[in-house]
Amino acid sequence: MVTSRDVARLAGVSQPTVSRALTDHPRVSEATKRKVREAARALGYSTNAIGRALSVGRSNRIGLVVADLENQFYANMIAPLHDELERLGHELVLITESAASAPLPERVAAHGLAGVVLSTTTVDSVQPARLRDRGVPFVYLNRVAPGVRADAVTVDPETGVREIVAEAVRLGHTRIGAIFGPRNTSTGELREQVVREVLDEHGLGLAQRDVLHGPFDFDTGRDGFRTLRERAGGPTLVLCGNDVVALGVLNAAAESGVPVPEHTSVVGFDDLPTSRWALVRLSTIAYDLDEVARESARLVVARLREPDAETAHIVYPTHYVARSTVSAPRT
Amino acid sequence: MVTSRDVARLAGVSQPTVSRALTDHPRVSEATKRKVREAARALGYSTNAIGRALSVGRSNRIGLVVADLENQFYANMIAPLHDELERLGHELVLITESAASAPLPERVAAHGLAGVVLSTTTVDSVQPARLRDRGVPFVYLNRVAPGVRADAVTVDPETGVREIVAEAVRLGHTRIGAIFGPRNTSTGELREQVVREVLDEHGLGLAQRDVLHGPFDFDTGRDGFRTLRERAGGPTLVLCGNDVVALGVLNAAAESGVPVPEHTSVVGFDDLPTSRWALVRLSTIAYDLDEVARESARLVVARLREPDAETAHIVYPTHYVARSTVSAPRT
DNA sequence: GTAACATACGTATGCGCTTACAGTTTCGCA
DNA sequence: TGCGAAACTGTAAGCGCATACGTATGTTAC
Repeated sequence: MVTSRDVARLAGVSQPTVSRALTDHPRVSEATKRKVREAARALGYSTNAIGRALSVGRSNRIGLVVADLENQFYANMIAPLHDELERLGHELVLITESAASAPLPERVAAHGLAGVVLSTTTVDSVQPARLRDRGVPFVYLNRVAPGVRADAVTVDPETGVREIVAEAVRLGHTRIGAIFGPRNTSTGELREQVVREVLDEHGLGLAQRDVLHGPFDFDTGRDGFRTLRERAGGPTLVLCGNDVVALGVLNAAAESGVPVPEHTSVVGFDDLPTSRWALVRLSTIAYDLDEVARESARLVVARLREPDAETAHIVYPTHYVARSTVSAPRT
Repeated sequence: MVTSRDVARLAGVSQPTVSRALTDHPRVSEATKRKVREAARALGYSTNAIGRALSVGRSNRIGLVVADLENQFYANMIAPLHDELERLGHELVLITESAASAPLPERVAAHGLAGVVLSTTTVDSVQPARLRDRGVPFVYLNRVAPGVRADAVTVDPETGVREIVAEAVRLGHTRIGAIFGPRNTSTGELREQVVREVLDEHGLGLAQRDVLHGPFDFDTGRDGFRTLRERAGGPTLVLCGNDVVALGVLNAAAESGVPVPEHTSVVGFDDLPTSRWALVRLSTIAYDLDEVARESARLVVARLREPDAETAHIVYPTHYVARSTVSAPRT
């Protein structure tokens, strides 16, 4: 392994000078910097992240806490998040949050992480409080937990929901159903609340039998569709907690030979790339998913630099994208 | 931050004893171990990965080099790979390989990685040789590069290809086309070679105009389908380099209103979860993708422990899965 | 009762880096 | 010509941990 000492020897300077030269310290002469850089290149040296991390007291690694890597939604978050972190000179470490694993703050410490992006917090989770108590910088991605203030990036469902509900009313839907996300997530809770409010404004309601809840995954949608259908044929339009759930619904419908949208209209939330496929063409509530992920990366990194700055809560707008899964109700 | 020294003070022992006790060193008495563990728990201590890494000379972090995180194929690799690594006590760090970024070995050193999983090597890549020269343990995942021996996990296309070709012949296809992967990847090259051989055995060939090459991504399939179609209506059956390409083909067909399989049959390779969707039902050549990913994790970790052990090349079998995208040719 | 040894723990050291501080050189200016 | 300040660079120390080595205590055998 090539160390800064090797570079120092070749360049004819001391080891600390190498360190300073390579970090572009202002009090090192240009001539020396050039010499050092050249020696470093000749030896194929690059500074050892571990040594640096130990010395400065923290690494440049950010953890992304996800519940389920298989989930398409998270898969689509990872790419932009990773890119943005890399652009900012940081690394991405994946952390899955399973019941079996050690408490998060311990794992963060053990992994030597500088900060964390929380994408899976439930409202009743103790994780945020623990992280705060341990002084670990973190941001909420797409969710928040009450009680513990921290930087957050979320999405405001209202505009999008307003648009689709107006459209549904225009088309003549009166029996609207929903498969909402978990009640103990802010995302699930907020979307449900907004949907109920907006429907109410139009004099519509959600019948008990036409409402389900479940995790934001494929199976929730698949099983949900079947369950709804058993109840008096099901609603004529189903609002889903997110696109992954909606994709589950769409596939269950295809399996049972139920035509979408002729028999049942389906609406998602997130506008994943898959939803735009010609085979799918899911009508959904869209927002800039990439940008949301990138923004969360920027927030953690900013937080690292200024631990005591005012917390930011950035909210992205949504809009309804009409594709091929919504039409007038069956008669 | 709680350090081993703090734990030592509380437990009334020296710092090294804490280190030994927590790593379950045999030459520490049970009584002391218990005392130390208790103190550690009381303080919420967990050993600092950075300190350990610097001390032992390497981290427990494995890099996964991917070309394109957006690609569904890689997304499906990440989950099992991550799980297996975690089970083995290691972390996953994502590394994207872009032309712009620094040479891989430098980045590996800079990130302090213990080993690397290469999933993107082209046959003409210099990366493997460089990694070998630097002494960085690595494994090939799903590909290999000639000239540089290393542990590898790959897939043998032959059985699967034999099955689908036999099926195609049985159904009466005579004009078969293909959208192969890049020529400079072992995966692309091997699959193409096997397809050509097996077709040859059946007295069939691939007409020049019905063969395309391109990266293993969605656009290759989408654009490829359009291109093939312009050439005298295109083949009656298209073999795709992988499922992602096939999904591109399927969507292009849907866009152009071309019925699959009535007008054109489509075959993929990989059997991604998406291919099993009722909306898709892609006929494809399948293998145990999860297990392949997991095996590569096991191989790197094993390599870490025994750097000089004989290299292993594990090959997984394939088989054809008939779903809804293959039928008799149009007349 | 002592030699020989095993057991359990402490001391010292170093991994590669950053950074506070001290030292040396150079330069400007009186 | 000399002196203070500025501009560089070197020296020393320490980040948290693991580990080679040394030491004290207990154990066994005779």
